[in-house]
Parts: sequence; C-alpha cells; structure tokens
Amino acid sequence: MNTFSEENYLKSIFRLSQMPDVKKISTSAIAESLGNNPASVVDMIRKLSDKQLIEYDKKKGVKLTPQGQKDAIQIVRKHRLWEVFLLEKLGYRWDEIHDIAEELEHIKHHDLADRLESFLEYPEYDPHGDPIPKANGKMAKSFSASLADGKVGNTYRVAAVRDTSSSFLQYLHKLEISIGTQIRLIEQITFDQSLVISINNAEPTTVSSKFGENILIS
Amino acid sequence: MNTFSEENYLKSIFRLSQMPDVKKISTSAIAESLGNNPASVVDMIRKLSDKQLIEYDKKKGVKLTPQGQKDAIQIVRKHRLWEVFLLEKLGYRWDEIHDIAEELEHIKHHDLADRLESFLEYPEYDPHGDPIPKANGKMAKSFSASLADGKVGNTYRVAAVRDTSSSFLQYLHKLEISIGTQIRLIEQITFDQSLVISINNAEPTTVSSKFGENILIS
DNA sequence: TTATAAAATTAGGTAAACCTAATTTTATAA
DNA sequence: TTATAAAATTAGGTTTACCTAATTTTATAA
Repeated sequence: MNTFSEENYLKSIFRLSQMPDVKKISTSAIAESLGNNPASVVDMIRKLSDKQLIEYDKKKGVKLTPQGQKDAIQIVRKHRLWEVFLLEKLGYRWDEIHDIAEELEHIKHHDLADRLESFLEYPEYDPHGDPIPKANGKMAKSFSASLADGKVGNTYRVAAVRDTSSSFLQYLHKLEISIGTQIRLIEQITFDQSLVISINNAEPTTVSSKFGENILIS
Repeated sequence: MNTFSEENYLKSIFRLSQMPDVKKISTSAIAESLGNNPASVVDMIRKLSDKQLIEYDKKKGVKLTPQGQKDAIQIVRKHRLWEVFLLEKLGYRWDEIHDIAEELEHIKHHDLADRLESFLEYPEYDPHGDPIPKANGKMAKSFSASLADGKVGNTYRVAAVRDTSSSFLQYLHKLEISIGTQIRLIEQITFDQSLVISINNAEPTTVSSKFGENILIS
C-alpha cells in the first residue's frame, strides 16, 4: 500500500501526464504542482522508483509504470466520486468540494469506491467536468480544447474546467458560468490574447487568456 | 488544529473517561487502548498538555480539559455519523464500518459533520448503539449496564455493544444478535461467570463473562 | 564556444510519531 | 518493612516527509 504522500505524488504525476502539451514530466514540474521543494521531489522519485511505480530517466523525465498508473487512477476515481457526493448529497458548492475530496480520496477500503459509485448511480463526470474512471481503470477522454483555442464567432458549451482552485471557481460563479453554459467567442485581442465573450447571450465581457485556457469546451 | 495522531489520543482518552468503572486514566491504559508503547504515550501526554488539551497529574492520571473534551467529542461525532452513512447508505455490514470510520473521522472541514448529520436525518444512535453527539457537543448518556450485570430470570433488550471489533461483531452475527434483540438471562455459572442465555426465545446458549460484559442492555 | 541561467541533485538538518532498552518511581505482597 | 513486580519515565534511535544551502549538471543565449 502507498502512503498518503506517495499517493499525492502519483496523482500529481498522472495529472501532469494527462496534460496535452506536456511531453516531459520534470522534477521541478512535480515540485511546482505539489507546492514542494524540488529536493523533496528527488527523494520521492527515488522512493517511487524503488517501489516500481514510476520510471525515471534524466532525459525523458518521470513516467508511471503500469502499476503506478493503476494506483493513480484509483485515487483519481475516488477523488471524483467524492466530489459528486459532496456536491449532490451534502450540498456543498462547486468551489468547496475539491479540498475536501483531497482528503477523502486517501481513504482506502476494499469496495469503498465501488459502493460509493453505485450509491451515486454511476456518474460519468465529476462536477468539474472531468471523467470518472471506472473500477477497471477505463475512463472517457478528458476534454482538451480550451476556449482560448476557439474560433471567433463560434459558440461553445462549457464542458469542464482545467483549474479547480476555489479562486477560479468563485470567479466563474460571479460570471454565472458553470458546466453547460453557452459561451460565444466574440473577439480575441491581438495585443494580449484577451477574449471578448458573451455568456448565455448576455452583454459582452472581457476575460484574460489565462482564463480562456482554463475553460474546456465541447 | 490537531494532528491525526493527537486526535486519536484525545478520542482514546475520551473513551476511557466514559467507561463507568475507570477512575484514573493511566499512561499504560492509553498505551493499551491505542496499541502503542507506553513511552510513546508519555511523549504525547507532554504534547497534549502543552497544547492545554489535557491535564496530567501523576496521582490523578490524565484528564481532558474543556477544550480537549470539545475536540474529542467532535471526533466521536464524526466517527458515529460516518458509521451510520456506511451502514445505511453504502450497505456495509455491522462489523465492517468501524475501521473505515476510523479514517473518515479525521476529515476536517467546516460544516462537514453538520451536513452529514442533516443528510442522514439526524440519527440519535450509531449502528453499535452509541449515542451521536450533537453539534453543540451534547449527547445522550451511553448505555452502561451490561448483560453480565443482569439478573437471572430477566429478559433484556440489546441496546449497544461495548466492543466494536469485527471479531466480536461477527460472533454476534453468528449468534443472530443485533441491536434490539431480546436476551433472557437463564443462569450465571458460579465457577467462571459464564452466562447461559436465550436469544429471541431460542434454545439456550452459553457465552463467556467477557462476552456478557460487552453487551449493553436496556 | 563560452558565459549565464535554470534545473537537478547532494549533503545535511528538522519535526512528528513512533520504537527499544535502561532506569526510576510507585504499588503490592510476604 | 522490605522484596518484588508493575508502571512510568528517560535516553537515545528510527522512519517519513519535508526543508535549506551548496554544488553539479544541463540548457539557452550572446
């Protein structure tokens, strides 16, 4: 079994490996994503390599082994299922659930994820639009196209969010954006790639390119 | 905030303080109840004293301060609420829920216990018959009379169990005893205090005195 | 190519929460 | 009361998961 901390590393490596533009997972990228010092990451890379959960090559960076991938997916599965539970059953807001799920995802017990999944009636996506892995590890492909990649003039449906921090989600809440919202891309400012958008056909609003990159569309 | 480990000590001290016959909570009693070495307990007693969560006097043993008591009760509250959830919503068996709740009880988040309690429709007792503390810390008195204290000839209702280990609960399952079961005390063997009982008016069975002490009656 | 910056690593250290073994204190029984 | 057993404590050690500071390696730009 993996410790709490090992699980967090596996999850973080998995997340990085899912990001479309990332080809090499570096020590510093992991450090950044976990808020740890790179020296600590080096320690953990050694530990996870010894446990054969990752492979490390100075050139190619970190890669999950099949077992590491399996373990990581089970944590992601639990995280996303708990998020559904917190939102749907306990009535938490969108921006509150991530942090609680970060703790709940580490609870290990035979069957817990499966029972939770059944209790929640087999949800396909979590409240942020991320696909929930099945018990066998299979999962739908994540949405990857962002609003920043959209074509001016087109209207898109918000399918998921890339950033799940409460500051971003609270901002979305203020803009009345949630999963399913229709957004029309009116203009892309050449100077700084800011986006002028219309949310649910309302008056145009301007948002940053960083914002646009964190909205995934379908 | 208290660490995982501090919380376990507080809970254990609270549990010991609730036991009717215990007047002094000793280093070794805590060590025993947590399965730790007494030397470790000494370390933690110092730590919790510094944090003003307990008071320690060589003569009087360990006592929770008002704050310590408050913290302990909140953990017990969460433990018992999660047990109800696991049994009623996820369909776990009686003997499976304790260990999972041992992990879930440490999840801290503003409101979590309150929301869970509301979702479960304000249960008064957990599946082992223990009262669930309210948000304000108030709780019904635990059942304290055990079957071993019963009078020969009388019939009692199983109100709670003292031991929540899976081995005990599986034994109860085998004997078809659960909360609410009627037990008639037929005879108490003088030699070793074994009890001859009739469960739901069935044929007499003999159980040990240890068994009897772990069945709480009303 | 070489200087410089960035990334990775090493060396050594800390805090938490355990442990064992040895010692001291306290309680119990002859 | 004194011997012995039990309980409590101290001293010192381990592991996990972090850290900082220094150094080495690798990448990038002049």
